[in-house]
Amino acid sequence: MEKKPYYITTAIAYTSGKPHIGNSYEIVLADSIARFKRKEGYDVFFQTGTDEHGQKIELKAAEAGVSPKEFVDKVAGEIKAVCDCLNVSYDKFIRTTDPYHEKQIQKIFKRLYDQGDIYKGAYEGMYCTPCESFWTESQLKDGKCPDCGREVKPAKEEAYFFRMSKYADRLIEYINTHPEFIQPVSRKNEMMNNFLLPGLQDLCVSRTSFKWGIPVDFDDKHVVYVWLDALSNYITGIGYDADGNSSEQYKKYWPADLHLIGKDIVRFHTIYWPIFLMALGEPLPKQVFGHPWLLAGDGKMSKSLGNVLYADDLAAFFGVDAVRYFMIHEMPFENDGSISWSLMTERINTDLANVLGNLVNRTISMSNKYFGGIVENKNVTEPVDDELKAVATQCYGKVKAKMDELRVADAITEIFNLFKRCNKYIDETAPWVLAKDEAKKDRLATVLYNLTEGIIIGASLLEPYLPETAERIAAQLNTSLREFDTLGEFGLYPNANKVTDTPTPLFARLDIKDVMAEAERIAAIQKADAAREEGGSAEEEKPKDDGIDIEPKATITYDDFAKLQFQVGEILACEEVKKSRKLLCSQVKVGSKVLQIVSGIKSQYSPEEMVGKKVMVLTNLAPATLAGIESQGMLICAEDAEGALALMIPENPMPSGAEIC
RNA sequence: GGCGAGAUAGCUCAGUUGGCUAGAGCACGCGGUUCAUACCCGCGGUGUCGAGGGUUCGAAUCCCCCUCUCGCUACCA
Repeated sequence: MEKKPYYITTAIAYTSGKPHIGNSYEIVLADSIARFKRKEGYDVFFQTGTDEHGQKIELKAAEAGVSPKEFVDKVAGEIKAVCDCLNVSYDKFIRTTDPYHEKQIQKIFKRLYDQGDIYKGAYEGMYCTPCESFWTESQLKDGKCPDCGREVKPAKEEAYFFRMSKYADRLIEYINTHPEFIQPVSRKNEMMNNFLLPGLQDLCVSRTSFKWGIPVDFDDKHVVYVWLDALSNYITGIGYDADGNSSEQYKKYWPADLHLIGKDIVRFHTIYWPIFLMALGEPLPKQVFGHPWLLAGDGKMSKSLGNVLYADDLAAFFGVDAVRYFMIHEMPFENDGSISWSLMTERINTDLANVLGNLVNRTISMSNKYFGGIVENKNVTEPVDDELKAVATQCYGKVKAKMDELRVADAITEIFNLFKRCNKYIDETAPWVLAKDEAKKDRLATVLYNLTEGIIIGASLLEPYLPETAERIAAQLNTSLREFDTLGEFGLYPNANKVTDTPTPLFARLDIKDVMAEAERIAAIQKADAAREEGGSAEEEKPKDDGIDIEPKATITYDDFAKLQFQVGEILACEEVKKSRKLLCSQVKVGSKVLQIVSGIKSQYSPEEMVGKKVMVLTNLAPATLAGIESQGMLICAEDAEGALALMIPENPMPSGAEIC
């Protein structure tokens, strides 16, 4: 019988730098699903890869003093190495700089243009001249450039647009009639409420502000919008052709069964991607799962703090399967999980060393001690055996049910429930007591046979998640891992088979002190790296105030300066501006007047601490409306490179209204 | 500000359409056991089920209101 195809993808990783552990979670999750489906008998195709275009990469490459291609070659190599070190069984690793992909993107763009879905228009937005960047209203920080904080002005730029609105109704219909399409369901609601139901805007699908992208072949000022480029990897990677000459492979695997992605890019995969496909006349993927994130337990990861967790460091220290286990187990379906050196230690000791490793070890030890390693079913059963057999034979069904819902963490928990039941069975049957009574020798043999059988069933189920461990267990039991369709049967372990006479622990118990020493060692390396990259010296522990340089402005005359009226103002009252995340609205007494001033300083100051301060105010600034509230001046602040703010306050007490000149 | 989700044991969370003394895992304490990696097994919770009000014979579960937390909020990959 022909195997049913199953096509699974991860998001392709953006090649702006080496991925940390949070970015590696997805690939392990996908790998577990892919391996599971293979064992279920599907003809699986598992694709991952790298997304290599865009302005950010152009900038990073320039900073590093290399060409964009050299830059992405290096990073793509690092990303592939991380996949490989995590034992990921991908069938295809696509790069968006692969020539066949680039060629297809140009063809797709041309075709969509020819059929009228893409049209040439003008992109209107707020433009920051020094940064050469367009921003949307919502991206602006207090009406200013979010990068440099300077004024932006409305501007127009020629651009190609995609007529999203044309397909919106069809997409809404599809989502409503396919409730499983977007997982988890909460994400579906967000997409519907925020984008689809209020009305979809057309999407700008080309850029002229940078060069590192796939050129539009009929208008080479433009490069193709990176998302159109990136999303299409799912079809170009398996041989899609925009002219209708798609490969057999494409016909077999498309539409994809599952796009596994992070929750941050759900919008692109559940709105833009389906609409691009509709425009191309291709079927839509069956399911998109926006998984949560694996976050570092102790706050933001940063190289200068030395707390960035990388999969390869962790795998080198804990072992590949320990890292895989942690990632799979610790990540719930909908909420973010957390990871740290100490959490990993706890999980490894509790589950892998104590429950699983010790179970295998004690079972094999007993077979060796009592029967010279021979495991033989003497069929001396007792009622207590039934429950163990039931748990073992029903385990696959439970695991499958969880996997079908993409609840991978719950699936692996089901397998560990079987191992826990085995440990309990040892306690119930007390083999060491049976061993003292020669008359109970056959019962003892049966008990050890049942245990061995339970373990190999569990190990077979574990294979998609912890492939190396599963194999090691099978090797120590001197048998092979089972196919899933045999796991409903109990008693397939070859009778009178001999297990290894030298059982070795699968996972060593870890001492938290050793683990923290390793964490320190890696932190030191990272800090040194970070310091070198910054061009500073590695010994420098405290950040030194070297000063920061900012873009110089044109020289002004004294007359220019004299136009500005600065005065001391006293904050009488201050409240948050409800409609905004960053604004505070202050009532500022300047002499006998009170000015209402809105400032973007909520991140730094609470309304309470503002009251009573005497601050520097620009009082003759034309009134402006911010977040619907009139602002009649500006509170003057210093700002550092990280955007931290400090109000300017007179050195000595000054009356409100005093001129600053 | 808009839309949505949530607030249950020290921690992470389950709790179906309202119904028996509100549960699980981890951590912690005690007991058992010794085959095993000081491991495994068992036992142990008087929790204001975020606050207040309401509907009901009965509410963690439904309604109202308040407080707090989190997610999304369009052309950044």
